[in-house]
Amino acid sequence: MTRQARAATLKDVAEAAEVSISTVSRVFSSPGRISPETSRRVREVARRLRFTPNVMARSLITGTSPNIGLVVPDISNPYMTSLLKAAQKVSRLHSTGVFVADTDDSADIERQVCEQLAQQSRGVILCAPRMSTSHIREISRIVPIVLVNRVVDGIPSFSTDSRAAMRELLDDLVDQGHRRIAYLPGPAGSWANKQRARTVVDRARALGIDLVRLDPTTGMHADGVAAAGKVLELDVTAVMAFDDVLAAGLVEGLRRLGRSVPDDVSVTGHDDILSELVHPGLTTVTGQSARIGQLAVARLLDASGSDEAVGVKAVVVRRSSTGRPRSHPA
Amino acid sequence: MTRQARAATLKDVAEAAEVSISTVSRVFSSPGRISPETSRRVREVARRLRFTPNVMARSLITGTSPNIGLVVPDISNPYMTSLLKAAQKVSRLHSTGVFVADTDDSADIERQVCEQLAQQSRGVILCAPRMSTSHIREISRIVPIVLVNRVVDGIPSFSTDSRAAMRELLDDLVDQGHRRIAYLPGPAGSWANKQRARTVVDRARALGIDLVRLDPTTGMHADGVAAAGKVLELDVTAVMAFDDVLAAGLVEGLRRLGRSVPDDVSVTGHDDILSELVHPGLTTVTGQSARIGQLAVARLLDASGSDEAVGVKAVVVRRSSTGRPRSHPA
DNA sequence: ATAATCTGTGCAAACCTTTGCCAAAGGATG
DNA sequence: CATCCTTTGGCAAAGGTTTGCACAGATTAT
Repeated sequence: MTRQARAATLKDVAEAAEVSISTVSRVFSSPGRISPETSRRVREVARRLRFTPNVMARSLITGTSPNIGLVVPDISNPYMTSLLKAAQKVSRLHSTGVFVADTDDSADIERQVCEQLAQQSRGVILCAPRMSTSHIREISRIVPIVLVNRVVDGIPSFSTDSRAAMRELLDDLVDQGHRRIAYLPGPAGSWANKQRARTVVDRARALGIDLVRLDPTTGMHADGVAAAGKVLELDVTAVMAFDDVLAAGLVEGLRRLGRSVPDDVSVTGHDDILSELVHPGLTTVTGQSARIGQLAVARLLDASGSDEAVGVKAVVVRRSSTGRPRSHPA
Repeated sequence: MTRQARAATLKDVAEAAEVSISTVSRVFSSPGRISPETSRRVREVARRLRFTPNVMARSLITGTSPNIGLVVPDISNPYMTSLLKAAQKVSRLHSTGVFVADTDDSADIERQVCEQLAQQSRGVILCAPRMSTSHIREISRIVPIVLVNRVVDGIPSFSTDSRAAMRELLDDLVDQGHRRIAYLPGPAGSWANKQRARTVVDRARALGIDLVRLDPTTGMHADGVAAAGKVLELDVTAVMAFDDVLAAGLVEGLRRLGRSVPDDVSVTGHDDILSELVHPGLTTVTGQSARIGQLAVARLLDASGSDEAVGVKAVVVRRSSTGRPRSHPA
């Protein structure tokens, strides 16, 4: 690792262009203020010297920084990957760097990481499904935050609003003849999990069908696999899973027990993120993670936005993991 | 987004503790220099005032920054996700932030992003399989870099060394009776792809069996699906894919054509990263991405490391996507 | 006793930028 | 010709930290 050459500073440019430091600074930061002629000359010199303004010095004096943070419980979840990718793309267009912090779902780490990021970021996109509301408020005092898939009063947020889509999914299943359906929950304390469970339970009650709630899981693929036995035991013909990861696990678990999807059991997911990898293709609901990533960055970069909670409508994607139950052939 | 309160500075602490600014600074940065008594008092005050040193100011004067960058062509590839997760974990232990930049495999963006990151990072972990060597050298003049899965003379790097493992995989296939095997390549210009192709071709020649090389792909799942037709046409009994993503695609493509794995065709992957999601479980080779992530961060954080290229040995993972060909029943 | 050495602390410069304020020059207006 | 305004550019302070140097007091050696 060779020592990098010292970068050119405003001073170097000023000397070479025979103007004062402030003039050079203004050429870049307040365009109208300097005559076209001077401006041209300065830019020319700056280019020749490969001058780029020192981010640290600028941040120090302006009190802001050209970065944002993304704090997530588990970056290996494809939903987050997709969100990150989109967030990063928008940020790049604004010459804004993106810090990523994976907290392994630990509240301590979340706090620690947010503090660390606070100084170097304009704000952080916080995805913390299980964190307590008070903890979130506390963090929002340290650094501006935008929440993802979580609604807290007075803090801007973007969430997938899949309520309508999940009702539609449930209606579909009922139309196909399913009368006894299970919900396979995600992580116990997760805000989104509560939302989804409630939506499904309410709809089932309205439709007058049986909906059984399986035991809470940690949201891992293995939990889905493990849930297969219980599913068969409960004698349901369809399972709506918290997300695609669990759904994929369940499909695998059922297969291991010699059952097939959708012939023996129909399975639905959430997020539409594993669609291409599993077989049969999952009937699911779009998670809109990319869109949410975009919006969150835009909100963070534009301080004038409101603090409201915006929901991004999910839509149903019908694939081949759902079908008529054996008891109701077409 | 409410305005954040002004953070306490060295000056605030110094006044409250009735010592000079430099004393406070030294309490934190050069421990031995200050008497235990003063040190204790200062720390006490600092804690009470919730003082945290201003990163920008510190970086400005020391000329280093507490961050590193990770530049990858596509963060949605699980190999990278896993590397990122590991890198991030190690970094956190060193209170080091991690910038992530997804370049969509564009050389322009790579360059741009590295320049942007240069000022705010101690160095960057660069994963750029297709970038030209000269371009890489150029970037290494702007900012210290560590390469991943790519070897360039004079630049430190960490790569999965799967040559022995891939030979073992091929030997396995031959032992099982396969005599005509295909290699499904990854992205055309990729350094790792060349390595793997060469390793397999050489070994096949040594063993005296047929090895046919399929057309280059872009490395997407869809390419794997699309390759299925060609595979059947070529009449091979086994396919070694560049990575798990392609392998999974191929399995899916074969299924769509009514063939089963491994009964009709055996398939192997690389990276061991999709193992749990696809069926049948992929016989593959560990990509060691987490290990490489760790090592790369450690190398970047410890300037005393050497510039050598280190290979991390991969190991074979036997699952159920390989087996005896129809023509050679057990 | 004095000189030499250590220890603990403070002063002030430096890092590089942004920006409020001021001055000079030139033009327009009366 | 005096006054005022506009345009352009410079000066210097500020932002929070690190660190070389100096200095005072205490401790040890001579």
